[in-house]
Amino acid sequence: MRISELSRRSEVPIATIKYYLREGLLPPGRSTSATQAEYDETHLRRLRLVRALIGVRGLSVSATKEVLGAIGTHGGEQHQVLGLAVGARPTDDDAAEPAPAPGAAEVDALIRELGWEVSPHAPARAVLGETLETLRSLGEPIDRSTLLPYAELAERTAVLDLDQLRTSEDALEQAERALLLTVLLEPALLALRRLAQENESARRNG
Amino acid sequence: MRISELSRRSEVPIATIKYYLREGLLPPGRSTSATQAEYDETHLRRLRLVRALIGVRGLSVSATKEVLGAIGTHGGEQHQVLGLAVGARPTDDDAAEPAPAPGAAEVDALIRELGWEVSPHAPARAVLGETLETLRSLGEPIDRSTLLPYAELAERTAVLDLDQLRTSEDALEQAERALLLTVLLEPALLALRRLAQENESARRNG
DNA sequence: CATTGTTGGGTAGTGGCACTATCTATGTTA
DNA sequence: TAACATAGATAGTGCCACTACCCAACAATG
Repeated sequence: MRISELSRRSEVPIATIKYYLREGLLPPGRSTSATQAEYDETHLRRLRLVRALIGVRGLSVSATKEVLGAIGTHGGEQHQVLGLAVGARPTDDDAAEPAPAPGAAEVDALIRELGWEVSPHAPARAVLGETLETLRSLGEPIDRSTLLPYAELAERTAVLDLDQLRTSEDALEQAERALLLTVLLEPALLALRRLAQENESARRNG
Repeated sequence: MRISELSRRSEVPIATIKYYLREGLLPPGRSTSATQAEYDETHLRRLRLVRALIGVRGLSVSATKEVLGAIGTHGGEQHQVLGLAVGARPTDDDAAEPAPAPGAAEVDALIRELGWEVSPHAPARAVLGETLETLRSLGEPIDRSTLLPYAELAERTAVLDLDQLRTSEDALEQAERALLLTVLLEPALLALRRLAQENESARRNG
């Protein structure tokens, strides 16, 4: 298909598609001439994925590019890929801070206590540490004994997540599935927590 | 204290504090003259809270204002307050869409099945519905039986959350605590899930 | 083959957001 | 009295995610 059909089927303006092409979020089509290129279903699929990551999850364009790039290169290695999106928040801090990382010690201790086997460079470690540090500075410290039951629930969530992945064959498709389930499910899980909070609050207070 | 001390203690530039004052994120100080105002510890506390919501959680200024406004007016009613932040994503869609809401039926069914008692207007409903709808349109549908165990884990997370709140007295402080635990803990919970995924993945595949 | 329309590729413009800088009249402090 | 700080207002900045426009190829149609 040509770009106009891609635009129509994805409901993304042509100008925006061109922008994504420039930014490398979408692989270029197969050129058939100087002013013509051919796109296929994988482009459509990828475009919809991009839109979902940006629109539903709220990732920035550059964060989306990073995540998608990781899919392309690391294809099969699920857990290497998935980590990238978690640390990416719309309001991104400066890159390159090999600083001692606040709260890292507490995070290390927690992970050791849980017996988890995770990379020392996982961005999620920094996110966790930063959050704990912030809560502490606000006078609402969350200690390890408080966090532990949360971590156990996270563990069981992860089991559910991994169970969902057991059915794919193609490596690229597998990676895309993983992305959908981890990144795109995040707002849904937070929404569920919120609804559960409201319910629990109503149950306790009437 | 005056604004310069507030700035120094919070490490927020004076110009930014003035900006927050204009935007209503921070209540004005007590004016002592035409060009002088007095701020106290509550201002400092609030300012740090604002910075945490914007910086750590990535809320937009307007979303932060809404959440804080809700604290002010609804003070005690926790679960009414907490919902506001969940629906707020940095990339905000148009307001005012009384549209039939995609995937609402599925969400309703799920909530009924769980026996949860939540407001029909809870923003989290829409977020959940939208996410499910998006996943469906991407060819990766999450049906109710898949979502149910996630919801049960969310329920247990909510129990932990509410347990944390049992120790405050002051209504305003209580609301602030609630905000911290729900909104600011979100990145931490997602990070825990991510770490747990990596661990589980390593455990299964070696 | 001429006309009409589309495309790739490039460049420049737009609107929103979160600040940031500057100015002025008025204060306070040393 | 001189040096400095402040509230309040306005204007400017840098970034981001588009969006609009232009042009020289082409393609499709009659």
